[in-house]
Parts: sequence; C-alpha cells; structure tokens
Amino acid sequence: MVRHRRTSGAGRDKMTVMRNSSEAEHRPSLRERKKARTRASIREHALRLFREQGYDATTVDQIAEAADVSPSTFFRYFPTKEDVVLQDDFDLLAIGSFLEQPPELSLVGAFRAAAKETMASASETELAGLRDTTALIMTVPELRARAMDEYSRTINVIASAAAQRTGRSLDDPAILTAAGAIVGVIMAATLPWQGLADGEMTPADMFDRIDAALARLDEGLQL
Amino acid sequence: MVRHRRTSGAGRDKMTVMRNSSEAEHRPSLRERKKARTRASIREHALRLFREQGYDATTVDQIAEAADVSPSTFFRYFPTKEDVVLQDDFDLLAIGSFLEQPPELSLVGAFRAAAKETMASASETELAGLRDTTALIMTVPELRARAMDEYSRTINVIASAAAQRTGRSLDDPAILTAAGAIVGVIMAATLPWQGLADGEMTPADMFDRIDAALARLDEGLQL
DNA sequence: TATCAATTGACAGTGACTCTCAAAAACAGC
DNA sequence: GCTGTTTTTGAGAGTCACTGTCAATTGATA
Repeated sequence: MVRHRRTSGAGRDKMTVMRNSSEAEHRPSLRERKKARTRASIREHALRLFREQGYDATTVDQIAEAADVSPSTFFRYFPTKEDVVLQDDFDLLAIGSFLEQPPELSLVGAFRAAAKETMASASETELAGLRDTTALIMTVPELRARAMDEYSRTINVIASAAAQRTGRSLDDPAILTAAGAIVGVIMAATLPWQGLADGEMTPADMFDRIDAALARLDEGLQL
Repeated sequence: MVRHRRTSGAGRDKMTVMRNSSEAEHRPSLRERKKARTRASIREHALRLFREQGYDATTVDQIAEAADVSPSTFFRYFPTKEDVVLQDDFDLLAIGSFLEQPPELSLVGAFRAAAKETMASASETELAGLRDTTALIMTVPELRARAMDEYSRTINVIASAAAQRTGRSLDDPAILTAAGAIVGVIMAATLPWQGLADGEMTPADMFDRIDAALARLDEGLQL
C-alpha cells in the first residue's frame, strides 16, 4: 500500500557522531558494523530473489526469511520494499566531480566530464550492481515511477551545483532551465532501456548514449 | 500495495464501437450514460474528500460509500486510487495543435505555440480542475512519482510528433534528445510548485513559467 | 415477455505496511 | 566481571489497497 513514504532515500544512517572527541577517523563500533552487515544482507538476498522470481512475486516476508531477520526488521532498514532497489550514490559523486571541472568548459561540458570521471572511477562490482538494479527499475512500473521522481529531485541538486559553478543565483530561471534540460536529456537517453531484456544494455552503452545526447544539447538543439 | 498497475492511464473506456453501421455521431446508450455518470460521481466525491481530509487519510471505502457504489465497483472504474487523480488529456490536445503549427517555427517554437493554443482553449472549469489536481499531485509523493513516470512517456509522444514534423526518423537520436530537453525543461518549471500551499500558484502562472523556460531552451542555454 | 450480456455487490483472500510491547544485545560505568 | 541504560529486535495485531470469484441485478434485444 505504501503509505507515508519518505520522499528522500531515507533509512540510510548518517554515520553517528563519534563519541571520542578527538579525530574523526575511527572504525565503527560493533553496533554499526552489525547494522551495516544486516543491511547489506537484506539487500543482497532481496536483489537475488527479485532476479530469480521477479519483483512482484517476491514478498517482504520471503526476503526477511532469506536474510534471517524478522519482517519488522526489514522495514526498519528499508522504509518500503521499493527502497531496497532504489539506491545509488552516483549522482552525489558526480556532483562533487562537477564542481571541480575547469571553468573553461561550458556548463553541459563540465557535466559531461564529471559523468565520465564518475563512470571511470566505478568498480566492476559497482557497475554490475548498477546494471541489475537499473534493469529492475526500468521494467517494474512502481520502481520506475519512484526513480523518475528522484530525477526531479536531481534537477534541484544539479541546479544548486550549477548556480555555485556559474556564480549565479539559484533563483535565476536560466539555472533551473539548464538543469531541467540536462536531466530531461538523460531521461530520454535511458528510456529505450524499457523494452529490453535483462543483459541487453550495459552501463557503458547507457553512458555512451547519455554522453552523446548531452553533446547535442551542448551544441544547442538545431531543430 | 498497488500491484500490477497498468502503466498508461487505463480505465478510461475508448467509446465502444457503434453498433449502427452508418455515421459515427450518436448519443450514447443508457448504459454508457450511466457508466459516465458513475465515473464522474466517483471522481468528484474522491476529489472532494481528498481536498477535505487529505489524500492519505481518505480510504477507497469512504470514496465508494460517498459515491454510493461498492468498493469493487470503484476498482472497476479506476485501477488504482491514484488513477482517480491522474487524468488529463491536455497533452493529447497539445500534440494535435503542435502538428498544425507553421513550418517556419523552430521545433521548440512550435511547441510553445501549441501549448499556448491549448491553454487558451481550456474552459474555466477545466483550469480549476487542473489547478486542484496539480496541487494534489505535486504534494503527494506517490502521485508525483506516477506523474513523473507519465512525463517519461510523454517524451516518446513528443518525439513521435517531432519526428513527424521534421520528417526525420523516430530513431534519430537528435529527435529523442530534443523531446527530452523539452520535457525536462517543463518538469523543472513546474517543480517550484512543490513547496507551495494550495491556491498559491495558478495554471496561468505555471504556463508563463513553462513558456519562459522553453524560450530559453529555444535560444540555446548559454551557460 | 423471455433471453442474453454487461454491470454490480458481497465476500474472502493477499501482501505491504504501522504500532506497540517485551525480550535480547551492545554499551557504559564501576 | 556485574550492574543499569540504551538500542535493536521479534512477535503479534491491525489497516488498507488491491484481486478473484460468484450470484444477483439491470439494460439491450429478439
């Protein structure tokens, strides 16, 4: 039924503040480690079951049993079943890289460079995970809807970064428009994924499409 | 829970085929009229209750009771609770108008003109309804997610129309990119609606924002 | 009016969540 | 180690959005 859903990707704990007053460099406590392990376990079992039986056919109870926790605990770690799938920190990484791009690049150019950098820094495992979850997201309607909503949030994130980079105000309509165009172009580039079977498109393919689309946007759509 | 949700705005009957072989101009049968009335009644009561109590606080049973039908019947008319809110035919109208715009306009220019025309042709009542539902959609996360997903579908629709207008292939990446940029810019322009209270932004305001954003896109984002 | 098809309501599921409460585990000070 | 405190967990009951089935009603038709 999905009531009272948190808008943002809630459920992930910000690392709790260090009790030891000195440096901020410490291995997490037993509790933290256990929580992280539980979280990872739930996620892995869930994704495996989704792959094996499909998203709809897999119940939260099954996931909980596979991960050897109670259903209550499942919901303590992930506010909704959807949230198990919807998590990637790539956009955050990309924004960081974006802000460090040389000023001679255009806004879209800087964004392209940032995407490339982020993509290159990802490990094999991360890419594989990305491929799996993306395939899921694009084929399950409710996941896709959530992801699209996330895109809209991303517009704001990009707008902030763009405002910072150009020294313009966040309220400047041109900033928001540019961010919207970038995100829209990315959405469009990923759409063809929808009809495809599982392994038919790799993150690398997707990146190429997105990059090409951004290049066209950067040159101004001549149509 | 929302299982097996239809991707498109299902539930609306295409007017059933005329039994009388001759002209396509006939008043609907008693059955059709009754169905239309029931449908409208459910929708009105639902929207009223949403306005009065909020979307989440209103149950399907309440709506059914208010509209004096059984809960089963509710779901026969609307596949999900969300679908009561998510319905507008504006995009279809706009596409029609878009295809008739003079060829000397740029793609985005033609789109702007089409939007303006569509907006102007809408009645007061339609605009009021649009304001209500839009406010709901932007504030209720699950509705907003669905609406965003609808946007992604719209990219394809616009791409088709754009391909037709420019005589290019639908597979031409430039077409898809342009459609994506248009939709992205529209999304961005409507986003600020999210934080606002009910009557704080009118469809007219929204149209102005969208039009201005499209204008900027048309000139090529200089950033 | 009799017949057939479409529409409806009642009812019994299923499954994603929510809330509450008590047991268990980790942490803190001694 | 052995307390008291806090955090995490599991169990269980409840809500609500759906789904499927079947029998009763209603509109269309001969």
